[in-house]
Amino acid sequence: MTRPARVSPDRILAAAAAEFAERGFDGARVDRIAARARVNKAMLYYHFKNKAQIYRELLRQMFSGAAARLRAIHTESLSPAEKVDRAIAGLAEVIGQHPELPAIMMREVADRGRHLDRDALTTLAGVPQAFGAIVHEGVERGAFRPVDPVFAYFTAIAPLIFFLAAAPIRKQVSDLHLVDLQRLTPDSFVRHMQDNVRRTLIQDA
Amino acid sequence: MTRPARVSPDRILAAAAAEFAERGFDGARVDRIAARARVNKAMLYYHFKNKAQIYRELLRQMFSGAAARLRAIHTESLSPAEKVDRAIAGLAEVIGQHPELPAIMMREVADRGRHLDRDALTTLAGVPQAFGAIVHEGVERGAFRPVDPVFAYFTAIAPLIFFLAAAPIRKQVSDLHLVDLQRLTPDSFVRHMQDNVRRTLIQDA
DNA sequence: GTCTATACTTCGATAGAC
DNA sequence: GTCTATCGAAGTATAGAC
Repeated sequence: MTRPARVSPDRILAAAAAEFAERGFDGARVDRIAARARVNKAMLYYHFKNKAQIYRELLRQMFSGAAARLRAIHTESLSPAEKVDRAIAGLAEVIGQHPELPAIMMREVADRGRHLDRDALTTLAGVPQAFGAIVHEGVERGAFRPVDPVFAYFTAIAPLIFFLAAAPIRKQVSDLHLVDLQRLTPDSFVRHMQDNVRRTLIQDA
Repeated sequence: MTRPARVSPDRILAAAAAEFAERGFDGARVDRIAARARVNKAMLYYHFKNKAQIYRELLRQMFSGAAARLRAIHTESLSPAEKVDRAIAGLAEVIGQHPELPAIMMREVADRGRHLDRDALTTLAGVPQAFGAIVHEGVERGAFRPVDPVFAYFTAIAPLIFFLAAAPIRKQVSDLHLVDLQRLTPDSFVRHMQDNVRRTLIQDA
């Protein structure tokens, strides 16, 4: 009836997600991760080799989850347009459960994958691959215009990531009374993107 | 006939752009900025108060340039659709001249504007404002569907920033032979985005 | 598994000569 | 304006007791 040994590592990873999202790899402090996880720093080094290993493990988990979600949608028996709709909503849901994902993803792209090993990089690549597969199928079937699946990925997903990651800085700007941006909710943006992506992908009659 | 005093600060800012783009604010090293600018580190502190001031000055210059470009396009006598076309191409050109911009922008969004003061934040906000003004005009005139200008900004600009910032990590992935991504050029992506944005904005007949 | 204390390193910033 | 030398703070990681 002892607590499972996994508790510590999981709490550390959750704390690391918040810290890495807010500060990035170089800005993240091992002391803060430990404090957020309410474990001793030595405990943290007992479970993980170093900061980089925590980071890679976190990204592997995050992005394999996102990619799995997209692959599951691809498996369902839906029209290509419905799959793309659900892919966008599904990704937004994954982000709802892991609010740290957009910031971490943007930082890692800017970092050129510097802190990733081959395994983590492969996992990361699974996300565009899974989304691209859905688009590819739509093009093959003649439901979509002949667009490049990777182009379509950036077109559909980048705004979502960017918009959600930008929530804090939008708040900063709103607080300076430069513009009012509070009306822009994640939900309405998801619907906007679903509508937009349909318009860009679907073959004219 | 002495060299203008501005040479040093400008070289420092150019070096800082590269360093901050590659490493982010926390990852950037003052020593490396000085080395890249081929100035002594003490010289760097003679011209700038500290690392944060270099950073803010750089971002002010970068983003005020980008916003000015968009405002200039807005001033021309063109149709809303043509203005949006040029806005996308114009931003891509600005990035061509400042390849560091996408990475820096993505990092700053993820950083929640932590290293910016009010002035720099206002300058940064000028970019979506200028793009939004073009879209707003199109909607007012009935040329565009009634979309939110800020939504339109994220939809049009995020993919561009993301795609261009992701060039290095795409190369990493290509080198691992996971997928071939070398065929995707910035120019073809710009055309893709121009086409897409027209499809999403223009009012059906 | 858990903690305290600390070794070791890196880095931002400055002092002070020229 | 330019340079060398260095201080002091911060931060990663580990040693070693319990």
